[in-house]
Amino acid sequence: MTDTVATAQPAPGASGLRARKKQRTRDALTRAAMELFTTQGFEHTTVDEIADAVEVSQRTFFRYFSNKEQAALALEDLIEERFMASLRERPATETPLEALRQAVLGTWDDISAAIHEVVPIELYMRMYQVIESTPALLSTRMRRQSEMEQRITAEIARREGLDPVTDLRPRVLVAAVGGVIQAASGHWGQCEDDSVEQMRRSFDEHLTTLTPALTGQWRTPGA
Amino acid sequence: MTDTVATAQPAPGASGLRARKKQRTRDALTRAAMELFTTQGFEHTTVDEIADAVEVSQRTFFRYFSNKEQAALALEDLIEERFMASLRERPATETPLEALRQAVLGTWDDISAAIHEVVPIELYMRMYQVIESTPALLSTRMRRQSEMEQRITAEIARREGLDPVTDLRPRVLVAAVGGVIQAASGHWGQCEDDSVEQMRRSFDEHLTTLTPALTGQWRTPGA
DNA sequence: GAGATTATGTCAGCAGCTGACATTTGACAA
DNA sequence: TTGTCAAATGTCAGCTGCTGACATAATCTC
Repeated sequence: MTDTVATAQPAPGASGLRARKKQRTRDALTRAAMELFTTQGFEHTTVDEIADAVEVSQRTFFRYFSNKEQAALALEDLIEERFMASLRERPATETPLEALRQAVLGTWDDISAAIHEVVPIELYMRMYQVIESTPALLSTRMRRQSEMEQRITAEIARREGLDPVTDLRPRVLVAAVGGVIQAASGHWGQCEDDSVEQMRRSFDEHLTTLTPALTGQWRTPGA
Repeated sequence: MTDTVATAQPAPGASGLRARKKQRTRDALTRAAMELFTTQGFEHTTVDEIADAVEVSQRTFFRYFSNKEQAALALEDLIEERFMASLRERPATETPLEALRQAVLGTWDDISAAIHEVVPIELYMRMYQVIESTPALLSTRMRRQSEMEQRITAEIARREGLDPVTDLRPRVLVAAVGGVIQAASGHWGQCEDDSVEQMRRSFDEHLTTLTPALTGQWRTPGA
């Protein structure tokens, strides 16, 4: 409802000068916002400050982001889209758990590269902590994560040929893996000097702990 | 951060005239807010409208609720407190799952009575749907629910003598039961004419489905 | 009934956000 | 190149949520 971006997303590596310029100001706004949020805090940063930093009117800011929160969570969108794309491409022969695992591990480089095109990873990490300590941001992120989990659940159910309403296994699996991701990234966000590689390892470790509990044949033999 | 109530909670069945009056305006504000939210929608209701309905200044509204959302979620507080109290009183002999089950079933009458002292149950039900369809409210409720789950997890870990950080079983159990509660109340919120009893039955049914997966001896034999 | 607390009202003001309209800037064809 | 169109931006006026400061009125205590 208040989430939609005011302006249609320009294709990332867009063609025209116009589109490129648009992408540039969008990135500049995201960067400026994140820099200000991480240094002054989310609530103590005004939209005017962000707009001024990019030399753009406040009104323009709101044409790119429907509200202040969206600027703080802009990179989450990016991550979600890449992850979903990656998941959809996993071969049907993989078990659901393995598909999720590979989707996470496989996209991570891609994702961190995409992040780095906008802001340094270190800034993203600091922003992560700001999100966790700002109730408004935490709330919104939780809701969006839950929406994300629904999408993933639907995708898993689809590839396994299950009814996502009747069969709770996809939902449980996704919730569990989601929990692992959160635990891993939470841990990652805290250790200051840790690299991206650390995060990947942490995820894989935590996940293998859960594996036995989540493994099993789902598809009916006939299918 | 923005969640704390501006004014200290008056004791529910408080003594003085002053305290009683305070409780009355608080309830009146909650009721007016819920009535307006359910008829006009959350976003299309201004705080001024709510204040006017109770014949109170806007400033006074903000002395009772730190923001508009809190007025919409006021009853959740009430429910949470009663539930936690109920859980803490469960005998140590019960299994964690049974303790949670009994805490839910046992408090329900108490809770619905407490709700009914403020608003008719039917209004609460309609409000439930408004919350689910209003992103801002849904977000905040999710965060608060997660905080609530942490409290419950800590309590379960305490009574079982487990370390809530090391041992994930309490967390998993609470997450699962939380999921059941949400599913049951979601279902309840949709069926228009259903009574409270329906809800209780729905919860118990869904829970027994999960029981086998969640049962087991947690405490070490020596303890 | 006097004095101390506490709730309420009033007012001024900031920040988030929006609609409306004018202006500029890039896209594209003649 | 130039003219035309569409899209991006700026400006401005205005609403709503929310807060601090201070004055007033209602309760409580003795």
